[in-house]
Amino acid sequence: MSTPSRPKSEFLEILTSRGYIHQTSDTDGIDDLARDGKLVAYVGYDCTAPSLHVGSLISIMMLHWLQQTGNKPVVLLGGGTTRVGDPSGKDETRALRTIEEIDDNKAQLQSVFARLLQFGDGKTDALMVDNADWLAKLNYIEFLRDVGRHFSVNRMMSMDSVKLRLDREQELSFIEFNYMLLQSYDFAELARRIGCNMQMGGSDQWGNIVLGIDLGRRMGTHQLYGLTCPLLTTASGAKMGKTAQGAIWLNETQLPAYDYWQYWRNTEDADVGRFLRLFTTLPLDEIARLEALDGSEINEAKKVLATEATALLHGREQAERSAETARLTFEKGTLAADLPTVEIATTDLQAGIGVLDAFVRADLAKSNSEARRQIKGGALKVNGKAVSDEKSKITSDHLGDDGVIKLSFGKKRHVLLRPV
RNA sequence: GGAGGAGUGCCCGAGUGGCUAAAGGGGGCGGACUGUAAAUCCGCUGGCUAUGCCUACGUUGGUUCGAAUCCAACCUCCUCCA
Repeated sequence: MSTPSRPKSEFLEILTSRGYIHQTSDTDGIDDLARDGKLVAYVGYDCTAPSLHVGSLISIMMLHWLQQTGNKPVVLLGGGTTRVGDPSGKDETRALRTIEEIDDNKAQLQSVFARLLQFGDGKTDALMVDNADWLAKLNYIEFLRDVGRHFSVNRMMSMDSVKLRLDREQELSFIEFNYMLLQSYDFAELARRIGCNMQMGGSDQWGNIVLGIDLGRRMGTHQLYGLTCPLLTTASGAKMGKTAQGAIWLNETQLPAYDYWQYWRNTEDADVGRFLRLFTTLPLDEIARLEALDGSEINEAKKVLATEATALLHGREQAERSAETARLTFEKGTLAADLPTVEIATTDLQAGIGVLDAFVRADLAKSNSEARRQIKGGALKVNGKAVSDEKSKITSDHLGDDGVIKLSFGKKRHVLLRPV
């Protein structure tokens, strides 16, 4: 891998200066293609869940910049490879998913790309493909003769994804061992089908990408390239995108825009600049200014980060609304009508609902026992007042002027109860 | 196919007959302090119609007043041998 002092192409210039690049197979080669708008690059996404999460966002952003700089992005959905399961970066075999489940996930995944990429038939329009289209109908014997013969088991054994499992004496099934062949084949196949010439992905994909480049050469495609981005962790070392409530999903049905905004709002100080560069499209000098803010002023930068990142994914309007809800809730301490709302029957409310039950219904506690524990810890509040008696009831007397009751779990999670 | 070893809560890991809803650590959550941050300190971390009851130590049976702990069979993984 070589590093030119300054990339000639806008694409590499942006990716480099904003911190997207971990490793490339041939920086100069990529730079040349990018400068001429000749890159056709793909990123593959597994269909293991009904939504992608922030971990995938960085690679989607790379596709976004690729298109913005006059090249062609390709989104590969792993309708085929997900049936096999990628062992990269995992300790254990994941349960195999059913084909129905995979197809279902695939259908739901697609929506998020339209936000950040322009699809169509034009030269730089994005394409979406599904590797089930060619993998599902492969013939085993043919595949072994055409593709399998190009792979050295010796080399495969030395790949991190395999070696780590073996070293730790963890099971690695044959089906997973084959994953890298399929991913390599995808790359070669995309090269032949649509002239694809680069694969991008997280740094854990490096091994698979390099094998694909090699396979392409052996199968006689044009020269292929690879580019990986760092796997993100927060400054304190946690994996990105995991919170108590679960993963930070990109689909709004899985995670409302308000919660998405909150995720970015709670970024650690030390991450603000890095995240602004990676997850917003703000100009770098503006980011430098925000990043330089000191002490509590950095909260301003976090709000910008939250709003910009949310706007990219859910639209400007949703982002502004989330920002306003947060402002009312946290800065004014007033009731924001836009907080998550749970409806309850008026008759229930008149009869009185146990506090425990209410918090469970609002999805702020998983069980009555948990609610009980949290009351002891002083975490549960009704209309801002801490609950002290677990036997107390919530009735229509608690309704405020807005006709709702605010339940809070800790300082950050609030839900409105609205009688219907 | 043969011989040994292992399987504990979200994860790691102690526990070899009652004091065990199971030490300790990690992670997570809450509280305090702050700035809706980090670090630090404190508390919590199976469920329920709750001075009790139910579920839980790979699975199924058994021994016993009583089992994560003992026995049997089975399943899975690891190591060595063939």
